[in-house]
Amino acid sequence: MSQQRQGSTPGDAGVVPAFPDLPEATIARLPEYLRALHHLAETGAETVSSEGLAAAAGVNSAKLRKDLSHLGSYGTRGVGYDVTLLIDQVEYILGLDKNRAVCLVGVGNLGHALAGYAGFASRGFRVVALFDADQGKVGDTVNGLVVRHIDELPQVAAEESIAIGVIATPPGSAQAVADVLVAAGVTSILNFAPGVLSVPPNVDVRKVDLAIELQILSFHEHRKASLTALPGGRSAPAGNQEAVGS
Amino acid sequence: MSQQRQGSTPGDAGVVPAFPDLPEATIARLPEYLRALHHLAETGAETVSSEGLAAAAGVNSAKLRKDLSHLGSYGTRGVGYDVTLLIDQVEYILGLDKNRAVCLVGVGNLGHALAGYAGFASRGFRVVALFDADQGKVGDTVNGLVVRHIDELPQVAAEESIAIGVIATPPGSAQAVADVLVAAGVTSILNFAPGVLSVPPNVDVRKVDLAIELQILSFHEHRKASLTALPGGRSAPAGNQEAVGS
DNA sequence: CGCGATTTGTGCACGCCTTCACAAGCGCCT
DNA sequence: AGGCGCTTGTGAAGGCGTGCACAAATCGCG
Ligand SMILES: NC(=O)c1ccc[n+]([C@@H]2O[C@H](COP(=O)([O-])OP(=O)(O)OC[C@H]3O[C@@H](n4cnc5c(N)ncnc54)[C@H](O)[C@@H]3O)[C@@H](O)[C@H]2O)c1
Ligand SMILES: NC(=O)c1ccc[n+]([C@@H]2O[C@H](COP(=O)([O-])OP(=O)(O)OC[C@H]3O[C@@H](n4cnc5c(N)ncnc54)[C@H](O)[C@@H]3O)[C@@H](O)[C@H]2O)c1
Repeated sequence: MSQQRQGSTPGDAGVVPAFPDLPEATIARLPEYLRALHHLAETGAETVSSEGLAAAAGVNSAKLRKDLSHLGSYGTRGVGYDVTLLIDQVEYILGLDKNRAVCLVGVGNLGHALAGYAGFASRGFRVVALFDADQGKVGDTVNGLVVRHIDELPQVAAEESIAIGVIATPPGSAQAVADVLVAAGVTSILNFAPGVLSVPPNVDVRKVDLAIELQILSFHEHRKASLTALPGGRSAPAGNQEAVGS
Repeated sequence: MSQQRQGSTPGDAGVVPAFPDLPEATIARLPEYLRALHHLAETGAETVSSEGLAAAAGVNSAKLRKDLSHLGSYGTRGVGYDVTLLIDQVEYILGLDKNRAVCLVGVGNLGHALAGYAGFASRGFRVVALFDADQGKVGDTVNGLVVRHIDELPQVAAEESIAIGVIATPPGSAQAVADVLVAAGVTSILNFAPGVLSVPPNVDVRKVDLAIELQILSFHEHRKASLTALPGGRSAPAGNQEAVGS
């Protein structure tokens, strides 16, 4: 099924297999597995069973095994998965061994928080530049980085080989910023501004919209309320996430 | 993620139509439709075609029609959808007519930004309380709200009928905070801390993990790079989102 | 009053994803 | 050496979501 060659035994030097094409749903879960794996590694575990890792990541164990099987056979039957080996594999697949350069546009309320977020660096990303259009903010230092004017973006992006851009500007400016990023060669965008961005097909956009998340929760509140209010009176369950804590 | 069905059909007249059980995928798109509808309403449009609304929301028109058909028939063939009517319907379904009370736990870097976010109020939510465990922060005023100690959460939650809680604490505290929220009667949680929360089945949890989003983008960067580098040399497209701008 | 243009609502087929269930493989213990 | 228990990897089935294509419905106009 997988057209890729799998390295035989650990110890095989950094030879990388052909790039497998993973299902999108699997890709979205790999980061969660990776986080759980790092946690396990810190506690000294050398191997994990699919059951254990699945619990730590909050998913079904069968799903986890199928996901991992897409990367190749990195488990040992009767034993489990080698934690360190699996971490390396997942990080390789996700391209995290490159320590990717990221730039942030819009150093306002939210941008300030993002610029100071330690979770970037610890998970394989380097924020290398901050941009804003407000001259009052240009020149400020945030978390050791100087805020530059957005007009400098193309030059800086080229110098630093920035492939990922984060948009934290007001919605009205988001499309314009996206256009600047795309023109500068950025091929991945994480957008915090509500609204739909229009970009060329070779550019990937992911959106984080806080209000949407809350509205989805609001819907479920509404649903739960209408259920308990109805004759049945059953407080019907609606499980969402469950797993063992640390 | 998860949810459950159970669409009882109360034949007797409630104040409102029977609560439809919508596909989870549809629910996730309704907020985007709503945002697009509000935008249209501001520009003075009275009706929209499925094609027009779909473009504004960045989705396929057939998908949009099917989504809306689940709420009932609120369109007019040959004409389109009445913008105002549809806004009311979607807002009702999402439970946004309740102006839901939200509390925020963890007034740090990120919490500060969230507390000052205007996008909450404008989309049907009221941040009514801020909590932190750090005595150095308790008493501070952020965006007109006083930061309270987390020990006061149960009392405040009851007084204000808080059903939705937002967690913006470090990962190590997230589960403990979730437990406090659940004990206080909160039944929906939006979690910004990486990791899996364990909650009772009647509590809904949604997670926003910035690093995961970046890692997914990183994967696609990796994939795109390996494609262009390989013999085939085909720069295969990988569209993600696309739609016309405003 | 009827007709054509337009747009909704949906039946249907297809593909992706999830989940079950189990054979194959591996290590350990006797 | 052999058997036994444990765990992976995967075939198969079922469910869900998507998108096409079209009949039904409505409006405007002659
Ligand atoms: N604050 C939050 O908690 C929060 C939460 C979710 C989403 N958002 C969204 O994130 C975005 C930013 O929110 P915020 O609260 O930080 O707003 P903000 O107004 O505090 O900051 C926006 C920043 O973007 C800069 N900017 C404006 N136009 C620009 C341009 N063309 N190029 C470069 N920089 C430009 C402004 O100078 C400002 O510094 C908004 O779209 C908002 O809806 C914010
Ligand atoms: N800053 C960001 O841009 C960002 C982005 C994505 C995710 N996150 C995540 O959001 C969370 C918060 O990030 P941050 O940068 O704001 O961290 P922070 O350290 O600046 O703030 C955390 C706050 O939580 C409070 N806190 C700690 N334990 C608590 C408890 N038990 N009860 C109540 N309050 C408690 C602390 O006093 C502090 O004020 C972290 O989990 C982080 O991984 C942050």
